[in-house]
Amino acid sequence: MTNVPFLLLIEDDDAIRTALELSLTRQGHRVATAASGEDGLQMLREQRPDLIVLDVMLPGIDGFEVCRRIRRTDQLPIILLTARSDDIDVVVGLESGADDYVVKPVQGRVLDARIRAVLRRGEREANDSASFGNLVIDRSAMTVTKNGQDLQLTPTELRLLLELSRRPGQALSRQQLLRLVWEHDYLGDSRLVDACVQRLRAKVEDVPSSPTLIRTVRGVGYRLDAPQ
Amino acid sequence: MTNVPFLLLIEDDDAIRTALELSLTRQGHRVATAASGEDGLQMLREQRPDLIVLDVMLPGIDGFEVCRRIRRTDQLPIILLTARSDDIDVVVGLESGADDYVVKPVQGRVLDARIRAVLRRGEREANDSASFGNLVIDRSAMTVTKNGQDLQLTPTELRLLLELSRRPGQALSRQQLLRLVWEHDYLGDSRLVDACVQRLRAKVEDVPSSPTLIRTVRGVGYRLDAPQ
DNA sequence: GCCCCCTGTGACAGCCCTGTGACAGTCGAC
DNA sequence: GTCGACTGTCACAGGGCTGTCACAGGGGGC
Repeated sequence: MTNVPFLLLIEDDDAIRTALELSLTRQGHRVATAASGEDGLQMLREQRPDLIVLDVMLPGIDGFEVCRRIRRTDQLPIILLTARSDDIDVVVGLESGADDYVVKPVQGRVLDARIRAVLRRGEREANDSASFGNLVIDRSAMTVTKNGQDLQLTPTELRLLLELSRRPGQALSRQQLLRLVWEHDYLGDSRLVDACVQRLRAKVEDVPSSPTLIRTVRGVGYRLDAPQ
Repeated sequence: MTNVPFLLLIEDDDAIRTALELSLTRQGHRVATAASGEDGLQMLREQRPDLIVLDVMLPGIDGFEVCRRIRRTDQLPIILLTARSDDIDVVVGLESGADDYVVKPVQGRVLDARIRAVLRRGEREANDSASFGNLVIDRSAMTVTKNGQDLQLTPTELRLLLELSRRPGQALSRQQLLRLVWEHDYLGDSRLVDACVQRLRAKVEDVPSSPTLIRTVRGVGYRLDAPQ
């Protein structure tokens, strides 16, 4: 998914389909539509959307069944859309493999928010990493690579880098870092933070003596910059 | 999480909290509870649940704010729970980083279904086989082969390897492993996880003293790497 | 009921991390 | 330019973390 999510909307009612298509397009999505489950499955194969919005009440094979068939081969997010609001339907819908279940009538903004929430979830899982210059931080593997090569960071160095990378471009005081990384409250007149930053720089920076990633903010603390 | 998801329920109303805790426990979850946002954030740090069910109307910092604070550091799924059903709240809730938004009163089965739908995303399909280097794990046969030869793993070793292999490349803490494999909550100062990893390495690794598959993540736990 | 294998525990060793204090170097204000 | 405050750097000693092992209890198979 680039920036513009590409959705496939499967809905048989012309009026609702047109209205939703318009609304979703306005919210900034690209939308393809299908009027039946069969057409929908066909378009799924041809167009590879990022997400499917699927009406439950369809002529021919119904939404639950479409959902199950998609799940046999595909893991892409599915949002079920329905007029019924029986709780049992919600359960059946979610158990047939849907990621979310929205009851009509639904406001465009709400559907949009749910779409973004589902997509966000996928992105978080796919790619919980951040890059700064030639540095890549993989938060789930807990590894840091520089130019593709693994860096051997110690636990404290790693925690420090993680905390800095969560707030890129933001200056953090020694106090704050002490709390975040060391879970101490009081920093006396200690070179603790500085020493750790130095060790981290030695591994992370190209030229540790003139750092370009972990910058000193005089009188305050440190800041992680992304070049440009 | 194999069988038993571990949830943290944050809800200030005693009656609702107790009812939901009971209902979720009946559905097969393990549940920890907190009565305020502050307590919840504290318990999150201590207990590392798999998912959070979070009431919006809380005394002190409200659910939206709790959600945003969690998202600053954590990626775990969050389901917001609320009595209001205004659409705008749904939008605000989802935009503050929640994965789903459920309106009270909610039936236990529905909440359960939504919890499972949210958790399902993070899981891999359990019924195929996976290979790591010269190791092949057949999940349906529950066998592990190395260079085509069957390995005799004990039940605990097998569970440990299965849990690791469901999240390849992801660092798992001793806490998490303890929950996933042993279904314990508290790891004292025990070498339990390490001892089991050692036994598993002895069977799985070519050179157990310098492992290439089950890597140690210092200060955290372990990670199963696929070479390349 | 017996036996064997699995499993959790505690102890211990070794390595490497880490906090500290001293000193040098640098920056900015005046 | 000078001075003071702030930061970089380093070596070292203590200790935290992990690997390893032996052992005893328990559970399952026969």
